[in-house]
Amino acid sequence: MKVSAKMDYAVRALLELALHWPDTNPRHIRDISRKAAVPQKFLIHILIVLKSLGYVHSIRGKTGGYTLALEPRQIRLVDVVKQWGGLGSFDEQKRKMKKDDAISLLWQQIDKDIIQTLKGVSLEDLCNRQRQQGKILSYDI
Amino acid sequence: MKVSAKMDYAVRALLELALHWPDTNPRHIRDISRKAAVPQKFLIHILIVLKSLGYVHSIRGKTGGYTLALEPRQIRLVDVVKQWGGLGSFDEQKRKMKKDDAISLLWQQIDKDIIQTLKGVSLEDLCNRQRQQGKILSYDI
DNA sequence: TTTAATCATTACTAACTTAATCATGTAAGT
DNA sequence: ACTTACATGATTAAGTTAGTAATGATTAAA
Repeated sequence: MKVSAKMDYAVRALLELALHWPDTNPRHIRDISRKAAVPQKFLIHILIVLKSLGYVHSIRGKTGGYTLALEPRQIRLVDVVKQWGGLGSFDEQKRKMKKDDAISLLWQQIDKDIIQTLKGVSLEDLCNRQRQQGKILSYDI
Repeated sequence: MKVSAKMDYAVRALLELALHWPDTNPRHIRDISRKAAVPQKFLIHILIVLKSLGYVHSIRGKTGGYTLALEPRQIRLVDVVKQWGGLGSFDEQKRKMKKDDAISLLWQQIDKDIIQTLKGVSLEDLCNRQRQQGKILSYDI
C-alpha cells in the first residue's frame, strides 16, 4: 500500500519528458535528474526499465539522451503502474489462501479502485494539471 | 501499495471474533489462530495492538482469551486500517517534496479512493459477506 | 496452595526489499 | 583519439517483514 520511490521517480521522469513534448530533442539524464529531483545514478536504471517497457527511446553517444516513445496522451498511468509490477495492494502470490473469502475480496476491491482512478489519467492530463497548478501558485506571489 | 500480512491478519482476527458475536465467551489465541490461519506466536503481538487500539478486550488466566470490545457494526475497516498506520499509498514523510505537484496529488487521490471504499465496510458487513459466500460455496457441492 | 492454562513483554533473527552507489563497458559525435 | 553520453552488472547499507524464543504475570481450578 505504498508507492515506491522507484515508481514515483519513474512517473516523474516521464512527466518531465512529457512537459517538453513535442520537442524531439533528446534530454540527457543529468537534466531529467535535476528537474525531476531524482538521483542521477538511480535514474539510469529507471530509464532502462521505462525503455524496455516501450515508453522512452534512448540515443547514445555525444548528443544522446532520452525522448518519449509515445505521445503523452497515449501514455496512461494505469499501464505504467501495472507494467511496472508495483501494483497489487494485496500480495496473493506469497500467501497461500483461498482468495475468495470476504477479506481477500475487500483487498481486491481496493485494487480495482486504484486501477479505476489511474485509468482516467494520462501523461497529458498530468501535464495539464502541472501547468494549471503552476498558474495557481503564481497567483500567490 | 501492499497490505502487510500483519494488517491482513489483524482484520482476519477481528472477523473471526465478530463471527462469534454476540457470544461473550472469551476465545483463546489458539482457536483464533487456527480459524483465521495466523501463526499463533505472531497473532499474540497483533492482538496486543488491537487491544491497545480498543478493538478487543483480553482476559488473563486459565479461562482467559479475547473478546470484541465493540459491536461488529461499530467497527469500521477504515478506522482499523487508519489507526494501524499501514495506510498511505505514498510515504510523504520520507521523501522531502512539495506535495502539491500533480504527481503527489495523484497518489493522494489514490489514498482517498481507498479510504472511501473502506468507509463503507464494517465488521458486520464482512460477517454478512462471509456468511453469504459460505452459502454460495455450499451450492457447489 | 500448587499447578496448569492463558495472556504479556521483550529480545532476537533470517530473509527480503529498498534506494541507492560503484565500476566498467559500449556507442557515437567532433 | 577523445569526450560525452547511455548500458549493465555488482555491490551495499539500511530498513522492513514475518516471524520465533524466552521469560514473566495472572487467574481458575485441582
